Amino acid sequence: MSYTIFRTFQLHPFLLYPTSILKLQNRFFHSTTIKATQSQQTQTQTKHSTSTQSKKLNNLPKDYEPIIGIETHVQLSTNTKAFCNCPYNYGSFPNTSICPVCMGLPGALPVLNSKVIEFAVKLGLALNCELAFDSKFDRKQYFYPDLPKGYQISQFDVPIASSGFLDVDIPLEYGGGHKRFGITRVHMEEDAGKLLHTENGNYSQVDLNRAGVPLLEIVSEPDMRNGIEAAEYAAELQRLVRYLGVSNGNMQEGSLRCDVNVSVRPIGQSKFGTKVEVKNLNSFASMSRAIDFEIARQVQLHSQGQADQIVQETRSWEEGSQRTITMRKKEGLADYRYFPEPDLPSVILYQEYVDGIKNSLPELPEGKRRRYEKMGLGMQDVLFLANDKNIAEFFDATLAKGADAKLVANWIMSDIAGFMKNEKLTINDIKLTPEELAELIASIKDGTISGKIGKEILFELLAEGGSVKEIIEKKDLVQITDPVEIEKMVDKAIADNPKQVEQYRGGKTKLQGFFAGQVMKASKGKANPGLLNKILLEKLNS
RNA sequence: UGGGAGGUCGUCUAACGGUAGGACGGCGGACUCUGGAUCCGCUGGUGGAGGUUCGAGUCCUCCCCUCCCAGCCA
Repeated sequence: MSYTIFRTFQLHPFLLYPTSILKLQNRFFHSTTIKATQSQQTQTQTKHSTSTQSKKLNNLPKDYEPIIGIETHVQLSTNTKAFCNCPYNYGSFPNTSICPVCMGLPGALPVLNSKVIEFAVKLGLALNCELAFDSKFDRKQYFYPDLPKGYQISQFDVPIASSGFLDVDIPLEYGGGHKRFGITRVHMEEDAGKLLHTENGNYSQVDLNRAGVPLLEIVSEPDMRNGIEAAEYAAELQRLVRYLGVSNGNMQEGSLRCDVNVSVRPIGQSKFGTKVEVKNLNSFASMSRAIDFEIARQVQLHSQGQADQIVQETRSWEEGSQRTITMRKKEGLADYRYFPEPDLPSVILYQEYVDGIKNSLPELPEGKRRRYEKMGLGMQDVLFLANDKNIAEFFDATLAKGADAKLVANWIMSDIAGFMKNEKLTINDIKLTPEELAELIASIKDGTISGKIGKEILFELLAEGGSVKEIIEKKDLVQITDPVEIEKMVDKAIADNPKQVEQYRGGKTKLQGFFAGQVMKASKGKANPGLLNKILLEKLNS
């Protein structure tokens, strides 16, 4: 595990482990980070084609290039807070989950929750980052009523992970395509409390339950070009943290919060335009809309020769009016007076610890998507299955029982999904097991039952459980494949409905469905549809 | 915008996954006929794109539209 101790112990972790297993990297400072960012910028911009498009952007002048970067805060689902043992549960009564440490009382000392390191390493690895084997915490000083200590414990010049990337498949309806977005850095920090404003606005109250909750901040490279790409990036990040189990990723509870930086520059210009930060994004949809609004606003100012009115500021997305408004102008470069946190020791990782985590990582969304794609599934199927970890696992488990990928996908996406939607259940709640689904598919394949009967059985399995074989036996559902028997029923259907026969022979061939339905009714759905229709056609056309 | 409900002839309303019917309207006709009466006939529809199925209005995904309620929090 990671090795963290108090400075007061007067022990340096280096002394405890041979230096050969320690690796130092990524010791670059903030200013150099920015330079690196800019040089990578031009590469990624030209690499990505403009396959995704937003409607709102279609009417704008085409000679401007938007540049979007995203900062995401993810609340970690640890049992306790980052530096004390208070639990955190969203929605609990204000100030019921606090202690001297997270209240910032004088003399209270933080103790790092090692899960925070574990989760940070997990996410860092999943984002294909380079890890800093020797990093540290820093204090970021600022005053705000929700920050009782007067500073936030964060990481400044040595983030725990940096220089990674995230792969995203854009859904077909948004233009499709595969994109890779750069990750600048991932660092650990703590959340602040929450201010509760009274209705009349006369005063505000502070809830410190959230203070000290561990956060990972993920900063992307400015690789996105429109709202859709940004929203897809954020959605993929949400999938990732859920797959990893490091956060519930719930945007409405604030477990996943995104701020976006938008700038626009004339195409061909190498210098970035003035960057505007947009906050207050409650959903992926609003994120997409906010960005497209902001791009349009800036392009318009540019094309009207009013580029100087784009100033470095923080704007707020207004759901009601669907636009951004100025929240605060950048007050110079806020001087946070970062300095190393003296109450916490360095964070030293060693290779075995990292390897242990690396080996325990689950298969990630991107891996699943590529694997499903190789099986021959279309992108719509791939995304449906891989977007939800539980569905993907159910799918994989069914495949493990030997079922055909496309058939399993079809069953899950149509009838099983329909049942879950109706009953408001997740795939973990249904009584159907992957084993029985595989059995069901096999029974149809070997001809024991028809697909139609398969559907009937499926709904019983979903609601009641049980096994395919039991149900077939109990309800006598083996399909009828005897041509003679089917022929008899077809003859009867034809004899009973002379009027329809006449219509059919007069050209209303759609009535084939009517006759098929009659035979199905007579056979209680057990007639083999293929055979039935073949015989039916022969009879009707003779 | 968010939450909820919904979308089948021009309108209203049906169709265990098995022939898209009915009513009103409109058009045409009949009734020995001045008609706001009656009868007959005709007209005309599953919002869009994919998917599942032997077969889809009905099941799945996305989009569009309508109605109701609510509406701006660091």
